[in-house]
Amino acid sequence: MAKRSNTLLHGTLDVLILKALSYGQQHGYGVARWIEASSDEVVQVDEGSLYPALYRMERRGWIQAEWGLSELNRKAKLYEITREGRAQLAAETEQWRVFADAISKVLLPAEVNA
Amino acid sequence: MAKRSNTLLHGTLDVLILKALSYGQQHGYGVARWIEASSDEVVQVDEGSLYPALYRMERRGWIQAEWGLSELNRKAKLYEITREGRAQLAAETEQWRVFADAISKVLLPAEVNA
DNA sequence: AGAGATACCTAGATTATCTAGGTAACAGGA
DNA sequence: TCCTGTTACCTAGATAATCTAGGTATCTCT
Repeated sequence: MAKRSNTLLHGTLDVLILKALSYGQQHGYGVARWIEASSDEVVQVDEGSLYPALYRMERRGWIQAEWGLSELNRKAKLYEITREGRAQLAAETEQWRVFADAISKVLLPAEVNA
Repeated sequence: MAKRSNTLLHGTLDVLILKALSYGQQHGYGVARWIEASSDEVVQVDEGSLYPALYRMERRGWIQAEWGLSELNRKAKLYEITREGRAQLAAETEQWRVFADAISKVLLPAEVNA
């Protein structure tokens, strides 16, 4: 039933959600599907992580929600990114870049990049 | 007093410790300094994270410890990586590669690599 | 004597994530 | 009609890593 997730999110869910919403309004379920598809299914978004994350981010003012309809005309809570959310996205993206470069430098020292 | 760490570890501490020890026996304090230096100080290793991590990993059989002396002739607990630890290092390094590639693909779609 | 570095340790809080459920509406096939 | 699968949302509670914020002891250098 539950799909085995061999890949952990460890701290990247927020920035992934912000990225998804940066392309336009979307509901939670759609955000999850987008993240999975964009990462070639490497990242699996558990709904028990997703919805708490959306609340967290709304509380922080990064996203805002309104009830509406999905593309399939089902009831859905539509989220959009706020100005603060875009700033947060930019900051976290840069942090990711720095962090990922640092970890890769330590772990993969042979491949020092081109 | 405490250095503000703008960079979170989120899940990478274990593999960084294993990598440090893959170059030879080392004590905890030295492992921390090595990780910080190798990452150009981007990764800051908090001692409140470090020592619990070392216990965890010893309990799991990835590393083993013995009391000895540091290079400066101070009492130190010297760790070395085990066979299981090397296997774990290989596995986690590969996982990191897959994960980092996936996240980067989502966040930095313009820079699709060369 | 005092400061700073080395080296270790721990309790408790915080936080995100995961587990493991649940509801409801709709579509399509048998 | 029933049943399954999909869409879409939600939550309580457990887990686990990390962080906060202390502590000890020894050694060196000024």
